[in-house]
Amino acid sequence: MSKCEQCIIRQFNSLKALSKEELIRISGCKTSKIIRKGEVIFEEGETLNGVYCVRDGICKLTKLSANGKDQIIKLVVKGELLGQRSIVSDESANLKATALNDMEVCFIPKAEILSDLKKNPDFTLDVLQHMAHDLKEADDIIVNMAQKSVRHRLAEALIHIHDSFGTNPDGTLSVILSREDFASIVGTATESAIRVLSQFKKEGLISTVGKQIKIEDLAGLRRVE
Amino acid sequence: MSKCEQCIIRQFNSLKALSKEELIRISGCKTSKIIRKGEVIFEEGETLNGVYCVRDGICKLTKLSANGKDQIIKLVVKGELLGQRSIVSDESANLKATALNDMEVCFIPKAEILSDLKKNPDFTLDVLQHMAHDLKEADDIIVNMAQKSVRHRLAEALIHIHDSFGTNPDGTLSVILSREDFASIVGTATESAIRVLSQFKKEGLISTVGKQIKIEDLAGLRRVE
DNA sequence: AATAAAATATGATAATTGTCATGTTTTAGT
DNA sequence: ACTAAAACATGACAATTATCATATTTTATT
Repeated sequence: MSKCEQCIIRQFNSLKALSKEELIRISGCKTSKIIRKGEVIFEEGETLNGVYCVRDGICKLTKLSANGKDQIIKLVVKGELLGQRSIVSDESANLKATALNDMEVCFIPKAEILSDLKKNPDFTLDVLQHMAHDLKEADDIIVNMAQKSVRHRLAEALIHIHDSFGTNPDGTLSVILSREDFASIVGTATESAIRVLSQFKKEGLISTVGKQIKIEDLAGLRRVE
Repeated sequence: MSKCEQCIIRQFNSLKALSKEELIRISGCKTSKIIRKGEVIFEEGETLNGVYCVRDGICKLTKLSANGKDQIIKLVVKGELLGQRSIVSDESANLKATALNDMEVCFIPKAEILSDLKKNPDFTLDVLQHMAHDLKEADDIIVNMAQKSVRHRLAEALIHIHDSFGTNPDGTLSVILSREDFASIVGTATESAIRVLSQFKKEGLISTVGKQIKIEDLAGLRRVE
């Protein structure tokens, strides 16, 4: 099993604020897991006994709404931590985490994280800063949901995925989502998401090969309202 | 000027985690302000030089959307802190704060808060827990915006105001908002909010006298979909 | 390779919500 | 108390989005 103190992934999250001693201690009690595409890492309402450090792969965080549909709140990629909010608040998970492709994650027990939160202010402050960033993003999403059209939101979702998660060598988006997932990000019916993507295709803003999506006219997408 | 170490308001926010010495230090450099109804405490994009502790009154946190409408993200009442997110992230304010009635706030300079964040892990952890709570609420709002009807959201907004901010002796909601503000919470056109409130009135779910709103049938409101 | 199941696609139609117009009521300022 | 401005209210209509039905294509499984 790989060692935390030698793992470069931690540079991307709050674990970078831990001392070498703290990392070695965590290294001793963490466990690695392979999670297959489609598998659930944790359910909404589940009590989490630790946090997950995403070493590879992508997952979606969703919340079940009253009408039975899942709403995607956030996509989490390599480098980020999963489940800090629940650990910090000492509450059950507010969101469900599902792998979008094969993932490799490290599970760090709750007690270890809590002990560092109490003893290492640098670590706590770093977690706080990440949480502040997430909160800002969430506030922005609220405004978008409330005030922008489905077409506008879907355009922005494509741009966000492009900018944040990048593209393959052939220019296609590296994150592959079903039409249902797109609908769930945008907060609309699957048929509506499909329709808008078809429109974007007709208008030359994107091209698709199966689930692969390539942005053909980024400036045009940005102009969508 | 009143002293922080004797102020009971701090029991409701993260300042309760500070030591007596820290409170005395903060007390020495804080300033009190009276803010009149309608006045802006800070603008979106403004650089904040500290946080505000709300001693009395209520304000709204809004964000301007692309279409020029303000979206209310959160109502902040007596006891809560304003502006921590910006201070923690060292970014300009993401939201605008506007007084909904006359307010009394204490301004605590950024340097004081930052110094405590670096030195007092209890304080940092408490701020972190509040932020985690805000994040959970924001995630819930995203789902509501995406999946529920205007009618449903407005019913829930009324219930939320009722449960969180309470009622006057005569049963009317103690937070008084314009129809425009209701529209801005729910994320809809002012006319739509007015229409739905009128419907609620016809259905006997609420009664109104001017801007005063009284919930007549809480169970019925909860059943709204 | 054949088949079943799931995902994608599109049309028709209904429901929801936004916009514009216009009138009434309330509030604020002299 | 008077007047102007703002807030509230409602109708008519348009635009957006959801729902249902039904193909078609893709994917998974045997």
